[in-house]
Amino acid sequence: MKEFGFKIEKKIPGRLGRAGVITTPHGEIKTPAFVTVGTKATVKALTPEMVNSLGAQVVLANTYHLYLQPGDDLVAKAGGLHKFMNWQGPMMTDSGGFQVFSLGAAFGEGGVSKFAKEGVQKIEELAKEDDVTVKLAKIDEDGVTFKSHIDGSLHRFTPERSMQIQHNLGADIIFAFDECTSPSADYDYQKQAMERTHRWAKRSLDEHKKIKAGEQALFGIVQGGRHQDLREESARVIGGMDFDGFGIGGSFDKEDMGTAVGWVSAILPENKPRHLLGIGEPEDILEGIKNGADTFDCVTPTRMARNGTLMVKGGRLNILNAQYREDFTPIEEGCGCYTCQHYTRAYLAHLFRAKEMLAGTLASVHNLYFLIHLTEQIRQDILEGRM
RNA sequence: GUGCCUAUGGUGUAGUGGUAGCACAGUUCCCUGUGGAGGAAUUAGCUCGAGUUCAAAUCUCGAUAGGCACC
Repeated sequence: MKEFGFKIEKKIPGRLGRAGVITTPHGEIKTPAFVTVGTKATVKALTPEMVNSLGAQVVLANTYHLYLQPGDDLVAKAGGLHKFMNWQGPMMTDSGGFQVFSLGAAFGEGGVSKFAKEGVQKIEELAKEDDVTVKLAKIDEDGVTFKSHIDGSLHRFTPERSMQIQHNLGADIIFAFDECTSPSADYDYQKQAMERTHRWAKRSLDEHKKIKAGEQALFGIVQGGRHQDLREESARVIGGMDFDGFGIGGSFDKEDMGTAVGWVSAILPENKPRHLLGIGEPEDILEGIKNGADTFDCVTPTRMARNGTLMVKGGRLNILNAQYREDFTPIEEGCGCYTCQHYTRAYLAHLFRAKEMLAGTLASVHNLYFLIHLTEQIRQDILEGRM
């Protein structure tokens, strides 16, 4: 079985970005690469064969969801995630840390996302003092207590627990347990949370080494919100630990997410891969790559696909708009995806209106192909000196 | 032919005297480590006419159109 590794093939002159290859026990990931999200050990609406044939190299599943259902022990009994879900390529698992945010500070706040926006400045108090009876998650120094969104039962994650669960799941790349803070949290909270995430990183690493099963690589996660000094401090602390690679998490300002990624990339060890967590708008991917991120995962392409929004070169296309009902052209002229090769906008519009399951499937194929190939194109541009 | 019943947005319905509500469809928007094959906004209506009343989708009469029953 191959060891985990990362090799830089070519750098963007004068920038932090690069093209490279990550080696995992289940194959290579040519970077920059978009990581397809398969939260519950399935890329929604697609079979692994489809995921593979549209060009995906790697799939990310989620610790929180699989721990709750069907349980990490069961996945271990099944022989691990790869076998269980029939995905033979590289896999990642999220640490469950993001749910600390989505079940905690962001719970019930429809307008709150990782990105700072106008008019959502009211929840920092709740983030500090949230009660598991109100929100679904409560954070303390040792870990997080949360309620299952499935049946309301009470559970607890700690860095050690997250490592144990992720080892049971058996992905090639796993992440340290962290806290993704709300963009509306103030500086003091960001700092406290970041420092706690650093302590959790150390504990994650210790537990990971103690378990020492298989060939799993562990990535530490840099936090620090939108503040340059915190981001840089986090990069120094996390970058100084013995991780196999790094995740860049948390919240950003929409306008200069790239800048924030740059602060961090400049400090993290150059010879280890950097994963930008949860980022997936085409422009953000480009900015992330320029600023040193190697891999990206995001629910956007698959979620938007299921809701009728298709990604095209000019932006987005809402296939439910009336103008597409009798449009017998492909989603995008010249697109090489299976959907564009065989179906028209009118057909997709019909499937969505009729609420047919194939709608989500064909749209997911297109959006994933779009984003994966966009990222691949940037890789080629780097390798061939066009960037 | 006679009697009875029914008539509310595109569709299906709620509303028995005082702002016509809901669902679906329609239209548009949103989604960044999936609590999401989800969510939000919005367009559009009392069959027609006369009467009673301060006030009618609502009560009365007539017309029209359906349905049922009987001859």
